[in-house]
This record gives sequence, C-alpha cells and structure tokens, in this order.
Amino acid sequence: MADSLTDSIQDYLKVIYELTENGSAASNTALAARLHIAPASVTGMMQKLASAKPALVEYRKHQGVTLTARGKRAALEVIRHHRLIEAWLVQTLGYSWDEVHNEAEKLEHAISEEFEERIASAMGYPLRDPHGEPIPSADLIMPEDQGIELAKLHPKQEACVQRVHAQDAGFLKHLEELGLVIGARMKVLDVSRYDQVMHIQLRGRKEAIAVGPAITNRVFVEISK
Amino acid sequence: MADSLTDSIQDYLKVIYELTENGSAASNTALAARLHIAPASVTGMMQKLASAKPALVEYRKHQGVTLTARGKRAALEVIRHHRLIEAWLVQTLGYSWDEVHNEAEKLEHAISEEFEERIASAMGYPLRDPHGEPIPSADLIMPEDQGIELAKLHPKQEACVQRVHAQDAGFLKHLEELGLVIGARMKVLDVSRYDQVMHIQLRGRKEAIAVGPAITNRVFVEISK
DNA sequence: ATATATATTTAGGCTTACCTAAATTATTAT
DNA sequence: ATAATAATTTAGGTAAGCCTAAATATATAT
Repeated sequence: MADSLTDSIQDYLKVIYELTENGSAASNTALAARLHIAPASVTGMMQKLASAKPALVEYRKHQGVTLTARGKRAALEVIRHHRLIEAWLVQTLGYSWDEVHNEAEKLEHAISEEFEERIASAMGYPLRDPHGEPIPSADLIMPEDQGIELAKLHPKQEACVQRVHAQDAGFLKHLEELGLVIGARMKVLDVSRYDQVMHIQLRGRKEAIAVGPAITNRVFVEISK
Repeated sequence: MADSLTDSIQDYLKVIYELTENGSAASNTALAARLHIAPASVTGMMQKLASAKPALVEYRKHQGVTLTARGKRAALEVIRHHRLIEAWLVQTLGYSWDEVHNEAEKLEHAISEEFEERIASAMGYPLRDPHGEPIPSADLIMPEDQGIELAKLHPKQEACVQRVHAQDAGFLKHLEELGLVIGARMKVLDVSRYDQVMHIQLRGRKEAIAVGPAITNRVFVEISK
C-alpha cells in the first residue's frame, strides 16, 4: 500500500512524477530544488527508493530517475489526494484558489482512502481541481490533458482558460486580478515581435502580458474556433 | 507557537492532559501504555519537555509529570483540533461516531489555524464533539463538565446521556446497539448488590449492564429530576 | 583535446524518537 | 524492617532523513 510510505517519500515521488511528465528523467538537482533539500540528500534517497523491496524508482548514477509502475501509482495517489482536497477546501469551506496549496500539502498525507472517497463522492467526483488541473481517477489514471500553452496562441485566436500550472499564492492572486481565471474567455489581439509582449482581450478589457515562463507558459487554454 | 511542536510531542501533551485531568500527576508507565511506547522512551521525552526553552512539562524523577501553562495550552489546541474534526466528519461527511477517532488522530496534526476556524464557523461553533466531549474554546478554555458517571446513579433516577468517554470503534458500536447514544433518555431500574449488574430502561426496553470500568464509568449523564 | 565549470556522489555527522537490557529507586507484603 | 515486586531511569543502540565538505564524473568552451 502507498500508505506505508512516509510523508517525505510521498513528496519525492510526487515531484518526480511532475518532473518526468514530459518523458525525460528527473535530475537530482531539479528534485533538490523543488524539495528544498540538498542535492546530496536526494542521491541518498534515490538509492534507497531504487533498491526498495518493490522498487519505486528507476535510477542510474548521473542519469536521473524515473518512476516504476509502483512508484507512479503511489505518486498519483498523493496527487489525487492533493487535488481532491484543494477542490474540497474551495467548494465547502470557501477557500480561494490561492490559499489551498499549502493546506493541501499537509492534508494529502494525513487522509485515509475512506476520507478520499467521501469527499470525492460529496463533490460528485470532480474531474479538475480549482486550478483546472486534472484529478487522477480512483483507479489512478491521469486524464489526458489537451490544453495548449497560452504562449502558443496566434493573434485573432479566441480561447477559454482551462488550467493554470502554479501554486504561489501571490502569483495566483495576480492572475485573478488580471482576469485570468478558470473558464475565462479571451482573445489574442497581437504579439509584439520585439519585446515579446502579448496583448489579450479579457472581459472587455485589454491586458498586456509578457510571453515567457512567468505567465504564458503556465496558463493553458482550450481554443474555441 | 504550538505549531512548531512535532506530532509526537503533541501526542504526549494530549495524553498528559487527559491523565492529569483528575488533578494527579501522570506516571510514565501510564503514558507509555496510552502511547504504545516503551516506558524508557517516555522518561527520555519527559526530560526533554521539562528542559525545553519554554518548559512544557513539570517533571520530577519517579514523581510523574504535569503540564505547565504552556504545555496545557498546546494540549488544548490539539484536543480542540481533534474534537472539531470529529464533529466535522460526522456533520458534513456522514461518518458515524465510531469511525471518526482514527481519522481525527491524524488530521489533528495536519490542519492550520485557518482550517480550524473555518470548520468551527461552518458548524456554528459547536460545544461538543460526536461523543459529547466538550470542545475547548478558541482561546483554549476547556468548558466545565458537570456530567455524572452512570455508575453513580441510584434506582429510580432518570437521566440523559451526555457524554461517552471512549474511542474504540467496536465498543462505540456496542453502545449504539444498546441505545446508549448522546441525548438518549434513560431510567435506572435497580442495581444488584451482589453481581453489580445495573438494569436500565432505554427507549422502552430493559437493558442489563455491568457496573464497572467497561461501561458505567465511561458513560456520563445529566440527571433530570 | 584540454581546461574549466557544473552536476553528482561519497563520506562522515547530526537530530529525533524510538528500542532493549541492566541498574536503580519506590512500593508492598510479610 | 526487610525481602520481594513493580516502576522508573540510565546506558547504549538503531533507523530515518537530513546536513556539509570533499571527491569524482560529466558537460562545455576554447
């Protein structure tokens, strides 16, 4: 059971999952940065997880890590917990989307399968969390996500905000002020070739945002022809 | 802040609070038993808590421990969390009173003050948990409890079940089958002087229960003249 | 191809919170 | 009061998960 894994190990697996979603292996340095831990500590943990009774991780020195089927399942279990809890906090306790991450980060390790099932059922088995991120199903399948990076849009295209890949409270508040919330309709007006500023139409207003990792690479949209 | 205390230490403080509610000091053996830990380990922890920067515990060798004001506050914080969560699980997720203890035992360490306030507010600031146990106020005052042990009742007295001091699921289920639930009205018919069996009238039926630590010392009632 | 820079691993240490076994102190019974 | 019993403490040890500093491997630039 994933339940016999420590909080710490669950955190490692979750981050490895995220870093390997693009198909590449995760480097120890990247892991260390995300977990706020020294790189040397990551090495030790990777050796441990790779040689665990059922290995959770595939690891070769200097090559980075990937998850085994078992490790992936454990990671998805944690991610499912996290996203269900975020949805629960917003829907039943009136949290805003910028407040839920830290709370869920602790609760995800503390809830039982029973609790998971009860909140999922109470919410009618939601498919996405408050940031639009897909929630893995109870049998731990991560839904395919066909959203497109805002950065990839061309002028005149219209789209709906589907999902925001971020957790920093300040940043999320900023997006909200901008009007970039889940479901918002928007239209690209133009993109300056020189300073990479994108102008978009949002709820009747014109906003300017920089193309790059800050915003446009974190906001995913669904194009509406 | 109480939040800088580890889960383990919070558990110690909570149990010390319970064991010292009667005014006496808590023995290391009693603590060890409740925490499922070796007595020697308790000794070490008591030494640590007693010599902490702000001491959490008053401790003298072979004499047992009591809580300092600070330790008591930390204990009440954990107990408040625990009982609010139990109430929350029952009221909003349909848990039964025998299922909530273990879940709350983990969640009590994971929630923030923000979360505490939000569920308390959502429930209208309840005064008791699903077992009738009083919930410490937000400023950490434990309400006086004037309930009387069922064992102390005399024949012909009528009373309401106010509170049940127990957490074992099987035992709680048994009480429920017996009809000994919070708020139930009951009347003592007689108590056998020889085998210490108490006969009580409950929802029209006559039930026999042994006087002693199993049931009658754990069920507290409010006498209605 | 070699020097430099960066990433990673090894080695040795630390803290927390537990353990067991042995020694000590307190309690109880005679 | 003393012996037997029970409770408690001391001493020494372990496993997790982290750390820093030094060593090594890989990648990059000239």
